[in-house]
Amino acid sequence: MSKLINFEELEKKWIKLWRENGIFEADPNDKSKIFVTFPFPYMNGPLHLGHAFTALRVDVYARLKRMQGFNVLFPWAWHWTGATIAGQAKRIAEHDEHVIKVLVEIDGVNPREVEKFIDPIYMAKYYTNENKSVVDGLGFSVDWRREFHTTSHHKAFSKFIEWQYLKLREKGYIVKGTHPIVWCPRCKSPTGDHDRLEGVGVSPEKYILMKFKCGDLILPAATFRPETIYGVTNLWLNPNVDYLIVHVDGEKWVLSKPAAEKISNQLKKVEYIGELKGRELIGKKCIAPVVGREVIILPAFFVDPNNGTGVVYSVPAHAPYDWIALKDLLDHPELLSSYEISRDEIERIKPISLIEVEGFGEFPAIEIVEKLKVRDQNDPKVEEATQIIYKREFHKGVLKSIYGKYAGLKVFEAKDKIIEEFLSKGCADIMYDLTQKVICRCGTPCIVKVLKDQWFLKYSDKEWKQLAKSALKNMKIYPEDARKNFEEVIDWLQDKACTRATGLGTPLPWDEKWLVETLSDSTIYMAFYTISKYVNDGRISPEKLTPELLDYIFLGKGDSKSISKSHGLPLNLINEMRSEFDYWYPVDLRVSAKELLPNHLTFFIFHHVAIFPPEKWPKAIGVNGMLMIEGKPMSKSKGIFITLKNAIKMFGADVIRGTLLLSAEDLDDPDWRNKNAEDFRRNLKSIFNFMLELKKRAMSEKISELREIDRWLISQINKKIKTITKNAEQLKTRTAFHEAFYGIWNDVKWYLRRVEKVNGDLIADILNIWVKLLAPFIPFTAEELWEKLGNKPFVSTASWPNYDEKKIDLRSDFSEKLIKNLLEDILKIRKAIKINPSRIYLYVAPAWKYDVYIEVAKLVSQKASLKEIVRHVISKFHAKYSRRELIKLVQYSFEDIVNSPPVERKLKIESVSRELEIYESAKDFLERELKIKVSVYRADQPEIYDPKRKANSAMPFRPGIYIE
RNA sequence: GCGGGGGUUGCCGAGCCAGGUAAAAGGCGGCGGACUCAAGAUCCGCUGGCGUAGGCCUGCGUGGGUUCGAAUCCCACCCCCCGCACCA
Repeated sequence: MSKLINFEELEKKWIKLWRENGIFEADPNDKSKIFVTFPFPYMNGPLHLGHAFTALRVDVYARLKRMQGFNVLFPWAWHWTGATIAGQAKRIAEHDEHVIKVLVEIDGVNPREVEKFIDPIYMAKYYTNENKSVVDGLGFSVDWRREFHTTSHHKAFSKFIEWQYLKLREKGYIVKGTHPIVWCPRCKSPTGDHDRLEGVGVSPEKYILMKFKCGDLILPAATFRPETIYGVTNLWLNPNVDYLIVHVDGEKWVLSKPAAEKISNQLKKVEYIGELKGRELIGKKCIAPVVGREVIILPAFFVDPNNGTGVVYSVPAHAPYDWIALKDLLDHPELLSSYEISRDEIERIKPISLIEVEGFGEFPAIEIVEKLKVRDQNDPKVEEATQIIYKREFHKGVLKSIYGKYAGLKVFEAKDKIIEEFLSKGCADIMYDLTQKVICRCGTPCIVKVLKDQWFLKYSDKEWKQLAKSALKNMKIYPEDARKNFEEVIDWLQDKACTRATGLGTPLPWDEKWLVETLSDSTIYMAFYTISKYVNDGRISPEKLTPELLDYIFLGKGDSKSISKSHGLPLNLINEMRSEFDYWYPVDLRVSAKELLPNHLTFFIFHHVAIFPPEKWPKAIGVNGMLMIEGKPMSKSKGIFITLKNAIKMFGADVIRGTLLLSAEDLDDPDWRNKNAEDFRRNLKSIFNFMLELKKRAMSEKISELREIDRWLISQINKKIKTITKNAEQLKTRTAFHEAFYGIWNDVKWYLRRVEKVNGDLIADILNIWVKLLAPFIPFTAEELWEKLGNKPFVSTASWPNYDEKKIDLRSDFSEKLIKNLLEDILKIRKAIKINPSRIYLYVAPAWKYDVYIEVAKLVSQKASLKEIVRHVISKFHAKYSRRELIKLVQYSFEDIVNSPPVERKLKIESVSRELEIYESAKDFLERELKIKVSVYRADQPEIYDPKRKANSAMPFRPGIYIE
């Protein structure tokens, strides 16, 4: 038996044939177009199963639309922009063992190649090459003539990005700004989460510095809660810490040494004047800002020079640290006396209540300290107490009358206003700091740096947001649930830095020391696909892609004749490019994983609405889950990672495609399990052989008439075409493929059980339809079957089956359902009675029971209650039939009708006269299945064989059954 | 903290928006049977519990509620996952 199929060979064969015939190369023509895109993958590593999952959904859609007769363009490109590739190259140059190990062991790069990766461009090219063959290997229906990569290493693409940025600037969407970031002083670059050894998730926090005056010195106390200044009772300094006196903005500030260093990175000029020990100021008095009170400076050891300014003010009513530190002083009189502070002075300090908060009394800090039994200021529980109070007061706290115009407001409502007021009065300042340690990958502790004159995309712009929203409104989002996410992100988005100092990319056209960053040069590049073909075939050279020409191509602005003249380009070329763009644009579908939703996909919308007119705005976005492997999130460092190259080697393309497609849809995370892939491989082989066997039968078994069961199969296949098409069009790829693969298979299997001889012509048709329905999902297997079924040239370009609503035959569906129910009942009984039956007798309900049934159905449709129906039926029929029988029948009928969907209710009423005939026609089948004789009677027929009086139990659509 | 998504029978995963067709699709696994010298593949049946007649009981995170009827609607609670920006 030739049961072996070799997927590897078969896949190679079809890739070659598809390419040779250029069936995925798409140029403008007079057909309707569909333009689909997948976000270009980043070339710092091999493509993996996660890429495959998302791209597969694009490919399925592309293949479906192509078969539906659309002119479909699915192009591909490669992302090189950013610091990651360069960073990786640098680490290889530094012989970073971990990086090299991952490259060799996980990514499968030959160690001799790795050495060459010290050149980032070499690395990017290497992966681009590798990955291209993988994209082909999976059968993605890509038009490669439009391929490109990003950055200044692709002159034409750079020209496009320059144009994009000039447009954005013209529209006023690019602004200069200042922003605090986590910074590595050694690498002299921002340190993002992925670049950290320690402190992942930590971001700059804004401290407010409240300026206390002490003679000519300013003591800037750092706080997150400047609104509590009204409750200040004293100032804290750490007596053991060295402080610096520095010139800042014309004032003399006292700061801890680290604080002075930090502030110097935050756009403040810091000049050294002198030094002093904390103890030197202890016991002195200073004037608190805002309230103008004189307060004493006291010693506290919780004050950390590395945190904030090393100066802290005290609000014992609302800050556990402050309250416990005061208590510590009272508990240690020796400390007080060493600073010559009288105990009296401390005892005179009374907490001032400022904020009313549910669940606490006057002084929340005191209460929580007592409740948690905090020992002293070194007890870790102080931190916990602080967190509890801070959160509670921030969200639920209400300001008391001491706040004047702010009184009655919630803390979170008033906070920003209060800060604004303090800053404008000059009694406060700002400093950024990290509340937890952050260590750069290079081992250096990070600080906060305020970068000035950075370029920002003004995502905060109200009008821009409005445009983005109106684009969203007209867009299809698959699944619809994800729309909420987009709305939320658009609202929430703030200005975003759009340039970088390091890495690969396109220089900003008007400020070339900056590179356009990676989430900006990936937003409207799909437009470039429409003309990259002309660059690749040499019909236009990159330097000719001036802003003027691009304005004409993409926006229709300017005059082609004069551009032709000034650029030395043929007029028809310019017009062809313009009309090619005009033909393909807008993007009809873009798909990505949900991780890109709050950034890339949203920016994709923003940039389109900024630059293009509404008719060129994207039509649809698909979002999917993130791939898991064996139930765990992918992670290269943990070795939870499968490259596509390996996966193809292990399973072949169609097995990967099928397994991925069946694993999830919508926002659910697909979970790749090798075992599932193996199971699917078995099924794929089975279905392949099944169809070929069936083809053989179809050729030898001919039947001239169309039997009921044949009509049933036609009905089923039409239903399947309908659901598969509908689901695939909405990117419900799992459901669609499941129906195409298992759904049809089960129908056909049932059909084969039901008949002794197949209707050959019908089966031949069904097989062709079935292969077409499988083609978008598992194209290689489908092509091979298509050929073996005697078709040519390609199923990939064959026309998608149309369903015929008229062929969806509810009547035969219903008959078949009755037969299935009957078989099920017989098997249930057989199981329960545990005997070996010799013969089966069936009794279809007598005519009068149908009369009652119809009567009940009528009353149900009038929304009568069961009670009413019983009463009505008894009054109508009791003369002829017993009350008990009637009640039983009404109860059965009522339940049966209520539990049927509306279409079926109608069918049932129409089928009352057919029931006997249906079972008669299935008699042979039942006998074959059960391997015993079956007799069918009508219960009211005279002289029937019915020893156990089972005919009495016959109900409409539920025959009496007697098993002997 | 803010925002989003979830918890379903051995596993994966439908159903939930529009309550009744539902012991709850489908796949996987397990068990039994057919085929075979045998194994594999394939096909059929079973796969919550009980039951010598198509039935009964229990059941969809937990606890309440609405309803003739709830996995589906309402309320409260518990738990899990994802994103939150200078990474791509």
